[in-house]
Amino acid sequence: MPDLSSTSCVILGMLSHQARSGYDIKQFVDKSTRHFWAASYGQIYPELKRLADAGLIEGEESPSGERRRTLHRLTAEGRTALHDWLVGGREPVHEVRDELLLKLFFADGLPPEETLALLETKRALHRATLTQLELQLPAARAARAAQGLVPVPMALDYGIRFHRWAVEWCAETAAELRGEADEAGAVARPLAGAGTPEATR
Amino acid sequence: MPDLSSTSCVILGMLSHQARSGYDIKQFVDKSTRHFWAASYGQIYPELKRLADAGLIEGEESPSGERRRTLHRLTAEGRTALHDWLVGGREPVHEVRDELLLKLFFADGLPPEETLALLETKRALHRATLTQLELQLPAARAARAAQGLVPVPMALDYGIRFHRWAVEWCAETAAELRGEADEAGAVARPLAGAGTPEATR
DNA sequence: AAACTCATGTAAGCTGTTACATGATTAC
DNA sequence: GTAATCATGTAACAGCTTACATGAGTTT
Repeated sequence: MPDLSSTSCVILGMLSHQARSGYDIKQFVDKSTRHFWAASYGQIYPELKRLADAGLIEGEESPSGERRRTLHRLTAEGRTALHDWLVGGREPVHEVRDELLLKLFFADGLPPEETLALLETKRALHRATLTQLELQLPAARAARAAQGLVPVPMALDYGIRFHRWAVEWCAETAAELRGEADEAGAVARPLAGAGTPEATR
Repeated sequence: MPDLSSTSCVILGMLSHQARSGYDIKQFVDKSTRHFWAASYGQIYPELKRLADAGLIEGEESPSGERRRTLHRLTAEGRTALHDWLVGGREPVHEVRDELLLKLFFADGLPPEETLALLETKRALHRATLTQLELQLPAARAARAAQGLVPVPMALDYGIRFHRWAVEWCAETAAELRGEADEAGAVARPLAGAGTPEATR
């Protein structure tokens, strides 16, 4: 079994609860994993073909009227492959591209108002994502409860708390910057790592 | 001026304080922006050529002995282009690929120990990154102080605090999971969005 | 003398997005 | 009837990584 890319594993995962069409998968990705793992049609359809060729999924024709539609489901091998990936120990992908953070990194020359504008933009973006994620909570919880699972959608919880944190970081950092602009003395918030001897767990 | 990719802007930014070789840029990216914007030689060298062709940077030969070496510096146009990007309002890139979060998303079928293992792996990775970032603090602060700037390297502060947060999230979520495994009753931590009416700012 | 770092570059390939083409069905 | 949604696909391209090639200088 050739090592599966993480993206093929998303597809396997998406099929682990129910049979779905390529279209369904895309819809579901967009309202669930998008913020930490996106996928486009350009990946999904070719990948479905590859997974079928590898025997990890199988398709069933399920047209509605004249409109064709293929529902894909996991085979036994597919379920094994998914499990292997889940518990498999290869170095997990962790990539971030955050252009606003990059701008903040280079913001030295900028007048404070411009830096504040960057912080405000970043804050607004995190705030918007947060709102979106919070809207997903009830449905996600219901879906889990329906399956008799403890209603803690971990990834969603992570997303909500993270963006909450990020919104606050932007606000605090902006406040600090404004404070410095006014009077160069009183420090509102100690710098990261300043007094903390080691915040380890 | 053809819209610059964020990656070409990293390079401009890297040259804004001092002239650097392609090699220098790579080194510096690796120990500074890597966690939110990486770059490889395969991007850097071709991009340096393109930026030079566009007149945004210029190179100066500065060999050490027989070993050739080109130091690149910003031209006036380059400095303008950098500034335009910094304050420019086009939709900023924000992409995340977090394989462990993806696994947690699909962890339903897994026995609790396996999920705990995933959480522990994620915790360890964030912890490692955190340690690395904390080591950078003194140098980063010194560099900023030397330029007469307020010693708050924002992007670094963000990184340190974020990974600190992530380490804690993993620990708390794991604790919660262990709690549920033991006795299905007392909830240690309220779920995200449970009691909080709107943690807006 | 071997191994490592400095230094520049390129080619192959993988991953992923965008944009388009096609056509049926449903909602307004 | 027309716009939106359902549904499948592909081709072109952009972006990035990996691996390699090359060679000089430095450290052990």
